[in-house]
Amino acid sequence: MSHTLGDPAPTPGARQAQKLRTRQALLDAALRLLAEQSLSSLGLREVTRAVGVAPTAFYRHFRDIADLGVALVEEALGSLHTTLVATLAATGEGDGEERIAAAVELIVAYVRAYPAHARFIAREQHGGVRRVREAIGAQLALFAREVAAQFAKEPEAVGWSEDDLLMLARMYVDHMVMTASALLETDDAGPVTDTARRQLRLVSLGRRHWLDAPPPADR
Amino acid sequence: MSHTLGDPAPTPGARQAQKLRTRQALLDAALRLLAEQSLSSLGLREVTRAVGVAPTAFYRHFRDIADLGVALVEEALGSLHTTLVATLAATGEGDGEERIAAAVELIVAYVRAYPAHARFIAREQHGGVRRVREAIGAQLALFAREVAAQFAKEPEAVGWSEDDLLMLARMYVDHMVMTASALLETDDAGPVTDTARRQLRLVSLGRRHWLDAPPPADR
DNA sequence: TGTACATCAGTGAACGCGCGTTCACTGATGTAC
DNA sequence: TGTACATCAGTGAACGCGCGTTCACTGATGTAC
Repeated sequence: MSHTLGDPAPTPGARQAQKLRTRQALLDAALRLLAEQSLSSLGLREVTRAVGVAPTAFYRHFRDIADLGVALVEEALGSLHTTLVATLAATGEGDGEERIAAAVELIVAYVRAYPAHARFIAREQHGGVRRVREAIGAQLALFAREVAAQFAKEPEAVGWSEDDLLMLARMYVDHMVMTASALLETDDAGPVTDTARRQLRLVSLGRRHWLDAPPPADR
Repeated sequence: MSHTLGDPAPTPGARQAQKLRTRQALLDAALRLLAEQSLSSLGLREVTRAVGVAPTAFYRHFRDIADLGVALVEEALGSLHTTLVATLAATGEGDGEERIAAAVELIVAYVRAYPAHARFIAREQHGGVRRVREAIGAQLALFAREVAAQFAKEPEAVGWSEDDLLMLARMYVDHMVMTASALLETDDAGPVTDTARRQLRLVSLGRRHWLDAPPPADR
């Protein structure tokens, strides 16, 4: 035992570091190539060629392309998750219009900072690779639960059922993904952010009047 | 001239009919294969093999797979368009809750009747083939304009700007696609339709109170 | 109606190419003492 | 510190396979007269 007692990673040396660098290079190259195609048509050789390593090196890092896809989901939604949690906490006290602006700013900033990640998520959310679709679905469901939990803490949530809060939260999360996709398809972010803001305002208004009239008795 | 004067299709004979049958068989086979993959990984030989014709026969009908994809968009959204127009006209006089039920019924029925078409649209809306993405985008934008035009005729639309009506209509159209996708991922349509209904109710409430408070003066 | 010719949907062989995966390997990094 | 051995990230040749596209073709359908 030459390493620090209790260290969970016994080989954090140059070899490990180099391996991680190659792995990251594979992820970066794949993401770049996915700007113009779907994951289900991305080739293993295509990725390794872009990085400049032998095709067989791929297997040292991923079992197959679907496996790499799942890693990309974690990378893409991990960073968004951090920002989302921070934004939720920071705007807990703001009024409706402030929070709408913050939510739209969050997604605009994310798309601007990580366009390839955003495109990947929008594309593969309904894409042809089941494991990746499921990974994205699970992450977005988690986001929705967290947003719902934040809502539950607020005074506006009094009288709301847990199920209705989750429904509302899913609306926000799905709208976020839709806005990201719309931003990627346009050169001028202006109209898209404007529409997104008005749509969120519409939902906020609905939220404020949700308890005015009870749900219909029929069915 | 042996055919009727003014007939725009001079050869509606057996040859033409057979050609159309082969074309349809190619579209059907492609749609079936697309249940498990994306268009950008679908092979021309894969499709012809499923139909039972030589690979080269493909070129008698489509220039390439993207071309076939565009034809699938027309097939998938053409039938939905017809139903949508009919539903819009039929429920023009209904109250809010009736129209919500009708809209959700429309999409549930569509997904049940044409699951493969619905999956294709949801998947390729943000997929890796530009021409197909654009074809879907154009069709959905058209749907939104038609829904907005219907809204404009109704008394609730007094005081609404054209832009706000379009924003509202896009919300409905996008929600429709999202619901279709959610239905495809589940065995039990119950919870999904329930959530969809509540989300539409939320939007309806927002719509009813849209003019209560003017948009914020800042920015 | 019958005949001679034109059209064209579908064929089948051939091509060069890139694919995913296997395998035994190399040589730098890490470990034991 | 120095040495002998173990580990393992990345290599490169080889494989069989299916791909998209080309080409000259065949034979049923359509057209002209």
